[in-house]
Amino acid sequence: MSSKLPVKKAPSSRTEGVVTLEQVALRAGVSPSTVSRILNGTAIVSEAKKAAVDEAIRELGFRPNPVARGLAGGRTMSVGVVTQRIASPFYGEALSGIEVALETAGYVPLFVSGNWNEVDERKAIESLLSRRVDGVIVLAGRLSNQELKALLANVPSVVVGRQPSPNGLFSFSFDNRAGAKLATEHLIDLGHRRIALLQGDLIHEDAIERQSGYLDALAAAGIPVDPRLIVQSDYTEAGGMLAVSRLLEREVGFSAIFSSNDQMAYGAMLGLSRRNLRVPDDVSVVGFDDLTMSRYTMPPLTTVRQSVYETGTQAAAAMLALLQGAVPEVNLAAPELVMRESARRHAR
Amino acid sequence: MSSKLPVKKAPSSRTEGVVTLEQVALRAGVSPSTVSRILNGTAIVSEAKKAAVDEAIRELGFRPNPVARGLAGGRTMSVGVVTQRIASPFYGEALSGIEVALETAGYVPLFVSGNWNEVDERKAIESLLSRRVDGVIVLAGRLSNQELKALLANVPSVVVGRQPSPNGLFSFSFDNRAGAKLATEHLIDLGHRRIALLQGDLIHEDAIERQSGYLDALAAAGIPVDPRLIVQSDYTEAGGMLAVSRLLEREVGFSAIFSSNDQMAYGAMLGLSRRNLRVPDDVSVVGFDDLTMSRYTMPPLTTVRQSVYETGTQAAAAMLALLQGAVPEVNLAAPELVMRESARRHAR
DNA sequence: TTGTAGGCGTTATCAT
DNA sequence: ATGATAACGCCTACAA
Repeated sequence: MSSKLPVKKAPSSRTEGVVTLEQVALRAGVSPSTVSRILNGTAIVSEAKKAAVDEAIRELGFRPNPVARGLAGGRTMSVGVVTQRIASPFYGEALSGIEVALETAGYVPLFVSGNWNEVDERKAIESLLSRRVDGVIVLAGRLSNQELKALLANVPSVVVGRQPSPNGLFSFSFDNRAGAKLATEHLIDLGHRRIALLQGDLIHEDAIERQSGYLDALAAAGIPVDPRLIVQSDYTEAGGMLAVSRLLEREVGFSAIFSSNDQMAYGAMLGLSRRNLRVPDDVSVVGFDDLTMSRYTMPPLTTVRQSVYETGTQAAAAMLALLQGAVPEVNLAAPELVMRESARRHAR
Repeated sequence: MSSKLPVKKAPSSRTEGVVTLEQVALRAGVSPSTVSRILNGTAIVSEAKKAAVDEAIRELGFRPNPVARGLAGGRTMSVGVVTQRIASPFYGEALSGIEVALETAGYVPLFVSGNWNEVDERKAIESLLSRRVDGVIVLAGRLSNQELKALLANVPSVVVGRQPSPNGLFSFSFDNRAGAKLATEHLIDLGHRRIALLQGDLIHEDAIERQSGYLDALAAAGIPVDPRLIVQSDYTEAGGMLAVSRLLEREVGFSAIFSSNDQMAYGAMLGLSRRNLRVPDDVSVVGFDDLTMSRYTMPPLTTVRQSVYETGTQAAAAMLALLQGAVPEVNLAAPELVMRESARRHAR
C-alpha cells in the first residue's frame, strides 16, 4: 500500500460542515471559476448556469470565505477603522454608524485604538494593513497628514475630523468653527458679554477650530477678547470641573461659559454648583456635541448638535464609494444649536 | 517564446514591499518550514538556525500574514466579540478592556453588534465564524444558551453576563444580585422603607438578578414588597424619566428609588426635578454600574460599582487561556457600593 | 532536526 | 462564455 493517493487532510472540526465554492461548482455542474465569476460579477455568464449556481448556493447555504478571498488577492471584505478610544461616548457613536453602513455592503469594520498617541496609531495602522483590510477609515488622530499619507499610500482611505489637506487623502470634517460661532453668538444674543471659553486640548484640530468660532463671534459682536476668560482643558468631565475652579480663582467676572464639548460642560456645571453658582441663573452654559446625556443633565444642556452617528455613516459611505472606484461625496448636516435650559438671558 | 516559465504574478501595489516567510527563509538559508516552526514554536530547532532566522526577520521587518495563516488552518489571530450595541456607554468599556487585553497577545478583536435581537445576533456569530476567528466572546445577548452552544460548538468561546449553564460554554457574570442587595440595603440602613425599584427589561438576565437582590434586601429587613413600587422600564435615560412619572401617577408614597442601572437613574433624577422633588432631600436615588458620568450628575450618584472595563479584560484573559488550551480562571471584584450624594437619611 | 510537498478556498490568467 | 491551472502566504504531515 505505498499509497500515492493524496489523501485529503481530514477536515478539522473547525471547518467541517463549511461549504466551499468548489462544492457549489460540483453541485451546479460548472467549474469553480464560473461560480467565482458569478459571485463577483467578473464576467458574463449564461443565464442557465447562473440560475443553476444560484440554486446550488441556496441549497448548500454557501457563504464565500473572506479569508480565502483575502489571500487570493481579492478583498477581505473588511475595512480598518482607526479610532482613538473605543469607549468614548463621542466616537462610539461614529463607530456605530460606520458599522451599520458597512454591513449593508457586506463589509466588516476592524476597530483599533490609537489612544491619541502617535506610536499606537502607527502600530494600529500597520496591524490593519498586515490584515489586508480593503480600506482604512481614520478618525482624527495624531499622525501628521504626511505620515498618514505615506502609510496609507496603497489603500483607499478616508480621514474624518481633519481639514482636507492637499496631500490627496480623502478627508472631511464637521464644521466645528461655524458650530462654535453659533454657540457663542447665542450667548451674546442673550445679553452676555463676559463669556468664558473652555478649550479642549489644542492638539485636537477641532479644539482649535472651536476656539476660532468663539473668537469669530466675539469679533463680529465687537466684544474684546479677554485671555483670562479662556481656560485650557482636555475635553473630559474632570477637566471641565477643574477649569471652572481655575476660572473662579482668576477672579475675572463672567456670566456665561462656552464649553467646547459637552463632557467638559458636565464637569463645569458640577463645579459651578460646588461654588453655589446656579445654572443658568448665575451662569449660563453652552456645550458642543449634543451627546445623549445632554438631554438629561440638570438642567438639560444647551449645545451644538452634530450627529456623530451620521458622520460615521458618511465616512463609511465614502469608503464604499472609494472601494467601487467611484468618487466619494459627503454632505454633512450643518451645525445646529439645540436650545435647552442651561443658558438664559443675562440677568444684568 | 512559448514560455512555460511560470512567471510570478506581478505583485499588486497593495502587496509590494511586504516581506514573506519565504524571503526570510531564503535570507536565513533555511527552509520555509523551519521559519514557520520557529514562529510557532511547533518543533525544536537548532539554536544556530533560530538565531539566523530571528535576525533575518528583524532585518527584513517580516510580519506574518494573518490572512494566510487563517487560510492555512492556523489561527487568524483574531477573536470575535458579539456585543449588543457598540456605542453603549456600558459595553463600550468592556470592549475597551477586551481590546487592550487581547492586544498584548497579538490578537485583534472583531466587534459585531447583535442589537439585542436574535436574528442579528445569529448573523453576527455566523459572520464571525466565516471569518475564521480563533474564538468568540459573547456579551450578554438574546440567543438561548442552547443555540449559542450549538453555534459555537467548534470554537473556544466565553460568555459574559449570563449565568453559567451546564451546557459547557465557559461563562461568568458579575454578581448583580449581591450588588442590588447592597444598594437596597444601603437605602434601608438610611431609614427608608418605601423603596421603589426601576427595573430594566426583564429579557436581560441581569435585570432579573438585580430585581432578586432588591427583593432579598427587603425580605431580610422584613419589609413587605409592594408591587406598585416596582416599575418596569428599559435601562435608558428616557425610560427612567418615564418610570418616575408612572410611579408618581400611582400615588403610592415612596422616599427612595433603587434604579437598577445608572442611565435610568439619570432620567429619574431629571423626572423628579421636573415634579419639584429634590434629590436627595425629598427622594433618595441609588443607581447601579457606576458609569463615568455618575460622578458628575447633580447630585453625584450613589451607585454600585462594577468595573465593566475589568470584566472586559477578564473575558479576554479567559479567551487567551482557552486559546492556549489552559483552563480559564476569572476572579471578578465583588460588588461595591460607592456612596456619593444622591442618597441620604430618610427625613421622616 | 530539517526539508519537501501538498493543501487551505478563492481569484486571476491563460487557453479553448 | 467557460475551464484548467497557477498563485496568494503559511502550516503541516511525511520523508529524510
